[in-house]
Amino acid sequence: MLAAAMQTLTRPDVPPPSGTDPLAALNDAQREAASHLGGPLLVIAGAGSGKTLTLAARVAHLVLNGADPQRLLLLTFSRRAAQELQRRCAALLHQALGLKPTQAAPVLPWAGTFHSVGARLLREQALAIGLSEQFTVLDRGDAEDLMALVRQQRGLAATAKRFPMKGTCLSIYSRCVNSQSAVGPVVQQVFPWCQDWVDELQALFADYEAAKQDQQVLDYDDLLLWWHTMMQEPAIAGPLSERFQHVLVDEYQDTNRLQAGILRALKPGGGGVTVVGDDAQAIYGFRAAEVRNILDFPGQYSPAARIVTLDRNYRSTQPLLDAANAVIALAPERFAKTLWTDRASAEKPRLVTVEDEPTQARWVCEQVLARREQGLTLMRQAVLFRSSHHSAALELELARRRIPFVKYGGLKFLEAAHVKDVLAVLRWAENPRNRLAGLRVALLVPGIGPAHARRPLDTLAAAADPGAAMATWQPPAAATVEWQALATLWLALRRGEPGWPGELQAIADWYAPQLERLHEHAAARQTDIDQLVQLARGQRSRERFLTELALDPPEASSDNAGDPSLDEDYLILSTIHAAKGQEWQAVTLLNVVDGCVPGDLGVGTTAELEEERRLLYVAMTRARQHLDLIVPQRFYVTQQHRHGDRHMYGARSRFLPPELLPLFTHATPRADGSEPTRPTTQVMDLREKLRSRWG
DNA sequence: CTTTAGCGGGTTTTT
DNA sequence: CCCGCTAAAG
Repeated sequence: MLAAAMQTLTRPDVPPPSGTDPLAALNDAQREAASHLGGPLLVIAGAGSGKTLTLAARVAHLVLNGADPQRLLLLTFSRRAAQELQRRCAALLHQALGLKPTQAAPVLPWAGTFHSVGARLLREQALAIGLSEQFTVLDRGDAEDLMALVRQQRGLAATAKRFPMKGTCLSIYSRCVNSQSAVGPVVQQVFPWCQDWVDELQALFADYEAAKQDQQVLDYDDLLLWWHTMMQEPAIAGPLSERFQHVLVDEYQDTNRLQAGILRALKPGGGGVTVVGDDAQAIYGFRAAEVRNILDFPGQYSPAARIVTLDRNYRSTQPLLDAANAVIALAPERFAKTLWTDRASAEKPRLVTVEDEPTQARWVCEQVLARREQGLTLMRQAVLFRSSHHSAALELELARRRIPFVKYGGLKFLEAAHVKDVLAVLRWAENPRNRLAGLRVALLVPGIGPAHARRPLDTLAAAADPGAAMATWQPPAAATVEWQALATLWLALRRGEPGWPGELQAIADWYAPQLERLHEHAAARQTDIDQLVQLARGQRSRERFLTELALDPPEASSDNAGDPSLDEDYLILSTIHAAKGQEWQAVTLLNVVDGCVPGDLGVGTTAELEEERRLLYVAMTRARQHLDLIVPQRFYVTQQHRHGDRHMYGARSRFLPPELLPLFTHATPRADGSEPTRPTTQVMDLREKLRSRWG
């Protein structure tokens, strides 16, 4: 039905004389959800049940019935989901309003992730809530660096028994904020190995908070926390609630307490609220997501929210659903909901046992190419895995065979030291109080170490006119010349010279010699800097560029490679998390062994284990037609052991117990990857024949 | 005071 | 492999 709807949408030869009813292509349950008016609505939407279509149809229906597109708030959880939803809404609105191909559909300005919408609202309200309009958003790496800074200042870096590392500290902090709980219980439940440090952590977080406010920076969690806090002020909450006639939230099972609180504050009575989700696909517990949000949603209101369940699957064939249903059926706790479809097929999912990871990589390549021979483009095939590094061997093999691919969920463009260096100069010039950026930049100057670097920053922080302070500060003699170059650049940037995006080029020029001096592979790294300059051309201003970069960083290489690659065919590699909401004709899942799915880290508590089970379920339900689960019998732990890598013997994932095996076809390709399948029916028994020779 | 070498240690998923 | 701290050299 999804396909049918898309067909009517994109059929260019029959332009509808007037608008088409956006509900026409929906089934009964979908229509009920899309046309509901009035009180709060909960849509339980199983995998592949046309959730996005239903949501888009609802938006179109609301607009047709007089809702103002400017006053619709559409909140999603991930950037990818936000884009997809926006695209589908635009398409359906275009059709529903009977617009000509040349006419653009009305924009939905308030569609985005919780974080990006939060950033916009906060910037809008900044003056009213004691926030600088110039605030910059720290990405994960920046936030960690700031945490490291205050951690060091507190003397927690040099403790006899080691204090948690910066990343762990930030995770604990983040968990506290997002789950709205105190440090003690969070540490006890989620970070038990840090229990000795609760008091120090609490003090550290106070410093961290103060440092952020001081420097006018917000981290990701602040975008929600400030929003939530601001919503407790009637003078601000009132107009905002008025302004948004309808609030629709996608992937509600992945929201946390803070987000639920924001929603409640936006629409206290529940009128105009729609939440959509699927408890079986909750996989963001590590970000403090609460499945309870969706379970408790109906009872929050009186009268209780209306519940509509979408359990007809339009994506996968029945044998694939049978296997996925069987996996999730073993979960001890779940909403009773079994997906069904009328897409029959004789093809079961395959369980493929291979010797080791290199064999797995070769076999996947063979299969991918074979399917392409059969007419399935690479883009309609995907390879999924639990964690980003699981695809390393495959990436090598793909490169060797020149099979193009794009990987989602792994690229760390913004985390490369040299990229951060350049951005730090920009951020420091944007906001002289950004001590973190300033420190990073000052340390780049040869002859300046941590001791000297503080001085100009202290001076800047105290000065009424940062420009004058910068111009007069004298570095140590050894650094005079180099510092002068930086100061000149900085002052020019403050004056707005040479304008955007030329200023990023100016920074890159200044940075080039530092790059040469500080990093290996300078040439390769310089390419990244050039790409950054390219990216800058696409943004209107410095401020816009920095915000976009934090909230919507270039994700896959296609993002920074530019348009040409979009025409080419490429295979999709993705973490399971990043694959959520997507679908492909053929899906291959790597490393379906204990230790990978579930990862051996995530088996501590039953809650974690159950989340891993749902992860497998999410992965399996991405496939439309072909699904392969691969079980390497031996895989390398590419851990950083001093004694070199070790290999381990893995067992098939515990989520596929023997009783599920009949739901799969079994294949055991040879080590060279030559023959993928073996007959699974009757194998000739040669024993009798051999014995009879002597009889 | 800066820089570099050396060593001990380490949870994966994303906004 | 990468981070972060310590020790010793410049």
